[in-house]
Amino acid sequence: MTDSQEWRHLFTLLKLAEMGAHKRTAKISTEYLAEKLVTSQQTASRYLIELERKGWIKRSMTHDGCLIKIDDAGTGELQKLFSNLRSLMEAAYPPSVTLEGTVFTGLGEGAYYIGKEYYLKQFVEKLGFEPYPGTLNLKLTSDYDVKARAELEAYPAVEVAGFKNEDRTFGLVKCYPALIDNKVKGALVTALRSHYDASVLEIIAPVCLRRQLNLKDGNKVKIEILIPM
Amino acid sequence: MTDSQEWRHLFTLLKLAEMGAHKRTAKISTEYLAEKLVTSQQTASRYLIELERKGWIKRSMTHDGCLIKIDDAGTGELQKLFSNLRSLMEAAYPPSVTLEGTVFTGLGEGAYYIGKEYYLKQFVEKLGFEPYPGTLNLKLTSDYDVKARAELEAYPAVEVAGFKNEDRTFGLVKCYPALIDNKVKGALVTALRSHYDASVLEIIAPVCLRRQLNLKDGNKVKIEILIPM
DNA sequence: ATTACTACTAAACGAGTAC
DNA sequence: TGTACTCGTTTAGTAGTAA
Repeated sequence: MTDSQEWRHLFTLLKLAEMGAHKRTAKISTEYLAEKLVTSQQTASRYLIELERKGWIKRSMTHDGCLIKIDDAGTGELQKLFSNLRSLMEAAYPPSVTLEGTVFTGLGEGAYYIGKEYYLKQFVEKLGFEPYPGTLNLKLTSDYDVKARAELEAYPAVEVAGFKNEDRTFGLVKCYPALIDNKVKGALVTALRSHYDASVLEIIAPVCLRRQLNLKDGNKVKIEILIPM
Repeated sequence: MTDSQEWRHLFTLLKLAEMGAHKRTAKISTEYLAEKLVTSQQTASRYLIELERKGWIKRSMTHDGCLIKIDDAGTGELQKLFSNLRSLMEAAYPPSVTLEGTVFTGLGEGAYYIGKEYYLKQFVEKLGFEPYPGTLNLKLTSDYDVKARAELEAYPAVEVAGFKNEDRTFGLVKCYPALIDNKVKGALVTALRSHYDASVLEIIAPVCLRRQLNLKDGNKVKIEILIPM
């Protein structure tokens, strides 16, 4: 993760790029750079030394200034920032939505539904994992979470088709891949039938979440829903 | 110009955007933000206060965390950074090339050429100004400047077509719009005929540069050539 | 002209803590 | 839980200056 040191370096790199140092070797004095950075000549000098140490730029000194070229590593950093910004700015949806809920024990019907062969096959295909036979039930506590959950309906989801057997019809299931407690990959599944209201989440994962995360009724759990672009 | 204060704010904004706060109101605790910024909870709190003061974000406090939405001003800043980066990363050429040379008195032939009606009309049309009838001659001093000048040949230029009159032929003139001494807009014109070698620049501008910039022979002048994308 | 060191000043940070 | 204040500590920034 980018720390505060890196920010300054990244911005210095950006200014150097604005002076053309990413396309060609440019003659840039510390005084001139300082002006662009709104800082002192000494600070600009220090930044350049730091950037050189990091391998982000190459320098060669001449009698009247130094020649600077942004190195591949530096260009890579700028590219990374650019890609990051692009995906943020061009995306229609936020990259993720985090919900928080309290663990409670359900009626065990989740297990019944997700165990159905036709659903199961699709979970493996579309989510990339075979769910542990049981759902983790979470009760949303705050207004914020209920609202945020409602917003999700408008976001793209992984759709698991419904089916019909001799007895009855099984509906479409919308899944939202998610990171549970910042640790386990799983998915939020829309209530298979509306046993629960809008303030309840059902989570599936390749493992037993209660065991894996050592959860008991009443514990709070964070669900970070990752929205595809 | 972005100062060091703004860098941190811009990066904080970026992190908030990564949490979806540019698309929706997101619940983000100062503790969580601090983690993403690799800093302390107190610092994250301070940043949020500063961002709010700037009008870059809107906040509303709840009993368990605060709801954050990046405001239009904030989104605008991110957009600005993004556009800036995009034009840098996607451009084939550096945005500008700065040359430095020493003023000297030429043979006065520049005035003769640029005064030609056919050229003059094109200067006005293509450069957007009627040049003062005379060129400022600059002698490039360092190796770097001579090399940089040579690179220019490969970059896009404003082309002023040549012509023929009863006496002789007047060749094509390549012009590079430029900022002279960070103050006056003008253009570098390729030696109309090669009186001078590669280490000489001829500059035109809507005003008399010698007078406007109070230049005398031997003075050093900076020419920032602005390369179109 | 430059760059960049040393020594000092200013600012940012974060521990403790109140709310 | 949360946020954000005070205040001592750490870090970044700059003036002066040598090379």
